[in-house]
Amino acid sequence: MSHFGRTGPPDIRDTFSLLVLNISFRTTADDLFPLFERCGKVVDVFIPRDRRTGDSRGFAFVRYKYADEAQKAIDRLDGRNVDGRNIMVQFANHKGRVKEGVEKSRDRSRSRSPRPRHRDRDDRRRSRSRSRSRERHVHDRDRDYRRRSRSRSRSMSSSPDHKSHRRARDDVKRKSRSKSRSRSRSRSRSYHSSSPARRSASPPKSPPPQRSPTPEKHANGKDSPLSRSVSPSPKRASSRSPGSDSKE
DNA sequence: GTTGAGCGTT
Repeated sequence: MSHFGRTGPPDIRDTFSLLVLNISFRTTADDLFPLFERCGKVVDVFIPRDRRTGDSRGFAFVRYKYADEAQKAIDRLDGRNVDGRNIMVQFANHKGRVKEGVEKSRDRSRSRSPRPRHRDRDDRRRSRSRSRSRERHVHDRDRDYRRRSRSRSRSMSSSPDHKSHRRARDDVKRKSRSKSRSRSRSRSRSYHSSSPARRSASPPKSPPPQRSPTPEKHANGKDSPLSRSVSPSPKRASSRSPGSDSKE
């Protein structure tokens, strides 16, 4: 998805992609666009996101129209502090989108696993504190990825209990991300133009009464099955805090 | 609310 076209990349005929690393997780394409636009004609700015979580991975792709401009961007923006972090700008390898042909099979590495939450973070930090070598981490990380992949596949039909637990956790995370993404999208609208219109967040006026199942048909004797159809799970509605129903 | 090596999209 690009900011210039919803159907993917606009034109990769003569564009030079730059890989921007070490960017903040909160940095969006809108933040990078004006910055890179100063160095030349930016064709597209794309920030890969996680398929499941939707969060930024921490790097972006800036596509320039000309190579000299891209080189200039590298020279000028490389090491620039963006959103509190010094970004690293370098030429991208077009892995996965190369039109000339790529021989390296990085299919297994292509599907990146989501970043661990807190456990692995501490573990990685300890390792990095002692050694600056990243290659060792790559091996360890890759191994963990494959292991986790298999584990997930098995848990799908082997351990329903784990699945249930995982789903509950994921639900909580989704709710948390909903707010974050909403904010990012709002800023995306502004882009380089002044925010034209801001969608009403949540008008607290006139709460729609969702409990009005046409009382006219109540006279009919067939409302019995119909009524059950409207609320097939009376227990569920009961457990959903009847007092705070209108508040939500 | 969290993280920090890397290479991309409906």
